[in-house]
Amino acid sequence: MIMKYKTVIVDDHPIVISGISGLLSDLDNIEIVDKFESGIALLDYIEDNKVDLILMDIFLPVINGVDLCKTIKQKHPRIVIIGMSSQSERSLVMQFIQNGGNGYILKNASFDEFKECIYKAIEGEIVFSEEVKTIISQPLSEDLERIPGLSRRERDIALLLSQGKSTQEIADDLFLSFLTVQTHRRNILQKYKMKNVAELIAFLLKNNMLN
Amino acid sequence: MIMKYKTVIVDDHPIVISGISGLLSDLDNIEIVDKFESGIALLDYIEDNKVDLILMDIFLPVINGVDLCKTIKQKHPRIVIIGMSSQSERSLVMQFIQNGGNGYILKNASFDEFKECIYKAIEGEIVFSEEVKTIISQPLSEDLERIPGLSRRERDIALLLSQGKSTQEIADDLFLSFLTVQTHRRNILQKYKMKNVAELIAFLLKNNMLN
DNA sequence: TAAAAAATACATTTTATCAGGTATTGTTCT
DNA sequence: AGAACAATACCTGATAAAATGTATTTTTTA
Repeated sequence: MIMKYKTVIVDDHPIVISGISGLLSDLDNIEIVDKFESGIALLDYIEDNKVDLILMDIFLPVINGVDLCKTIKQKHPRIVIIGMSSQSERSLVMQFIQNGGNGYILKNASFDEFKECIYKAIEGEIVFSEEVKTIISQPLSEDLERIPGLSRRERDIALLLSQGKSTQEIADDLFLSFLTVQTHRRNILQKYKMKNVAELIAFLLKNNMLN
Repeated sequence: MIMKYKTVIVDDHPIVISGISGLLSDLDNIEIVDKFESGIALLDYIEDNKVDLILMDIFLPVINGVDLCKTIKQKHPRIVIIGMSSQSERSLVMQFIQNGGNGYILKNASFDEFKECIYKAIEGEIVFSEEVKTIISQPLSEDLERIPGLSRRERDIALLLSQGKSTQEIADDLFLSFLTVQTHRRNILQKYKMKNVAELIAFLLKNNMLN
């Protein structure tokens, strides 16, 4: 009897689950043991069942794929995890891999790409579909990248600023001194070389750095 | 012999195409005649072939689904077109329907939802999956809708505000008095009941009212 | 465990914004 | 022709933000 890789699919789109199932049914050493629409359900499942390979969407409700991957890998480092998404950013892919992910595939990949990636991943390689490769190799050249990123506290404050809160209101909301919030505001403005909060909020929203 | 609805799927994700194919194969009066990964290929196809139903992704390369729908409906108003996407905004759905779309389904819809929507659409109804319904029904109930819209001058000023310009700088840029700009600022803030420019910019950007 | 980064806090001066009220001159639509 | 809206402009007082300089504690990471 041949050992088959026990495989689980996690995606909140039923059609995608069905599509991947169809695809994987062609591969004779892969056995789909279950499908989930959320990460929580998956976490429960892997505590009680043997799983070798997980194909997961990155944009999931409740827990996102990047965090989910980290959580799983901490307890079950041997499980091979491949991330998937429709569109992707460089930083997201890198974060996923840093959290132990074994590969990343864009959903517009061809069936052959999918199959090849899955095969290589279970053989121990870190795999990327074609478009992901171009994404992660390109944008380092432009200086558009290398945006420092807000700290958690800074993000909290930026978010409240975007809601029209004043320094005092933010201080009250976060139980901080007025002066502390003032310092954070200044640091954020300086970090991105913004003239005022209006420009800052526009910048953060355009770069999806808020929420 | 039973007449089957000649159906075409357009999606740039092979897995999704496969998933929908699987789903539709359960429906015995639907016949999938072809699948495309771009709108251009579809436009060529429908010139030479009979098509009754099209299921199309809204986010497609080259031509987006909303425009594609419009183009098709102008020449072939009888073809039933259902739009699909992973996430959605109210305005996008409304635009699709205004362009002649016969329905809109979110990809996280269940199989049953999919089937029901397709059946109802070919019977002439305008159909939405559950989550789409909540999206399009929510903001109308609140007074969030009925957004007055900026005048040209107000938009000019809002745009410059989002670029971090001060009242004086804007006045200089537009050859206006400082006091005029001040009045416009106030009017804009009052119109949307915003506390300050930061909140205003966040609001305008989230509602695509700038640019 | 040492260094770096983040979070906290204080004080002051200058400048800008916000909120209030008012008013004239164009446009645009009915 | 008249109403409604848009754009222009002025004044002022209260408040808030921005710029500058400094410093301690906590947390994270190399």
